[in-house]
Amino acid sequence: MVLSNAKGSIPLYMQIKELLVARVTEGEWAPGDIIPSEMQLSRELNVSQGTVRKAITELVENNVLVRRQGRGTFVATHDVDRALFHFFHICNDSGTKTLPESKTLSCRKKRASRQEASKLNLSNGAQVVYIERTRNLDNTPTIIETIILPNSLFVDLGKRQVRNLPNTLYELYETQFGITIHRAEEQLRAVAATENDASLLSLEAGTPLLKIERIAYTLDGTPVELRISRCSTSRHYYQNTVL
Amino acid sequence: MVLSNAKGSIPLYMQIKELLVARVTEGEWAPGDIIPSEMQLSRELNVSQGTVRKAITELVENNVLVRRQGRGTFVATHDVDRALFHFFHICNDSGTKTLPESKTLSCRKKRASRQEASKLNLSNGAQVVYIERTRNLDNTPTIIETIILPNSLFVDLGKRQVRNLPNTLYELYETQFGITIHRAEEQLRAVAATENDASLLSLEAGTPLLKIERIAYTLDGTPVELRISRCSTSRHYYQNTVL
DNA sequence: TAGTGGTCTAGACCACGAG
DNA sequence: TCGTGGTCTAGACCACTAA
Repeated sequence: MVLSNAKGSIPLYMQIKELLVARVTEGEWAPGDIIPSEMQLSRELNVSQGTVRKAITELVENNVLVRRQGRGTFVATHDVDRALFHFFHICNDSGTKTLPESKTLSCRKKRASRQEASKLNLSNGAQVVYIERTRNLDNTPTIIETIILPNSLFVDLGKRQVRNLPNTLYELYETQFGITIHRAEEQLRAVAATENDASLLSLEAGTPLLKIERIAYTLDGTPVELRISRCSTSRHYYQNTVL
Repeated sequence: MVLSNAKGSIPLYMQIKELLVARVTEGEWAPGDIIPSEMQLSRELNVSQGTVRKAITELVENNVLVRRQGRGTFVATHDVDRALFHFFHICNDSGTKTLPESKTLSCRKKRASRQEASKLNLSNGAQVVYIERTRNLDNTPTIIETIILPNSLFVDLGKRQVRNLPNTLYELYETQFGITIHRAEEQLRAVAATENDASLLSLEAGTPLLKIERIAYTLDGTPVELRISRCSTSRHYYQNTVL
């Protein structure tokens, strides 16, 4: 990678952003790693510290890097805080948010349906890992989740931990499979509980449930997880802040 | 306002942010107005241009200001784009988002219920403007909306435009009442359609609807609008991006 | 052409964390 | 005490807009 500061070229700090992102996505720097200091990078790239700083600042805003004063700059990780504040949106009626306990019902391989394959950008009939679980909030089963993962990226996930999955899956993806979730798109709908939903959540069939269909992407834009949640909203709600 | 750069004090650029925000909230600069150039501000405040720049940059990220290269920096306004990209989340199944047409059913004064008053931070029994409307997407009624506004802030809203409200209300609030919505908190639940909902949306009572309860705030954190929407999600969904 | 924001540099000093 | 990021300055030149 050569930086160019010619007249019509892309600004240096953007080129540096690309370069830093590349080093993260290609695994040269893994989540939790410290990256070189701003001075080291500026010397290496022959730019001023301020230019490196601007690039890093934007990557911090994108949740790619984390700065710690006095220590250095690190590649962001999926800790519990990030799960709770960015990737989990269900509150109870008093407004408190806690990570639910999860109970895995099944975890097996199957062939992706047409829709699943298209949403995950897989070829028709590709193998996927198919996980079903329920999640408890305030000690009552509140969410039923179906998680679909490309088997090619999550080899042997099924074999290794059939019913012993942690409940912060993104941490698992990161540490065990080197896959970092960076962004997700969610589609929310109201649906009626099926008989099966009803028995799992101990409520009546036909009860309105909040259905959340999430597609999660890595930093380079590859879809890597399809997750469908059905939530009882009798004592909880989905919280979203609009800016 | 005096800026201080003493040892333990708050960074200059943050003090400048506060100062600029104050000038906006107090109406010295109104939405759409151009603010003084970075150089003018830096001279006025006896700081370098870079420090003013940093303050402005963060306010641009907060959607308070807008920069236009070669022209200047402006106070952000509620145009259609902002309504669509920030404050409206309903897509149709093919993923396209358009502002719905609205039909106002009623617009009257009443006393706030206990809950309404508490959510809008009003005293018990305060007067509110109460608006009911339906909104069409793709030419079919899809959303039923109830909007509750403190009468003290929106005096004579009822009288002036009973059934002639524009469908981008936030623009109206801004231009007619000097109230700029800056942030909103939404709570989403799945509920069953009432008989009334059902007849307005031409579907069956009991059909699951997505209920969105939004409280909208001004820049200084005052809640100024409570809006409850019930949406049919048979051909539409609520879209949210998770970062 | 004048004035604005956008990029980039070089260097100063402060605040924090670790050894 | 040293190295890190955090703040602040001063000044250069570029890109864009409007008159």
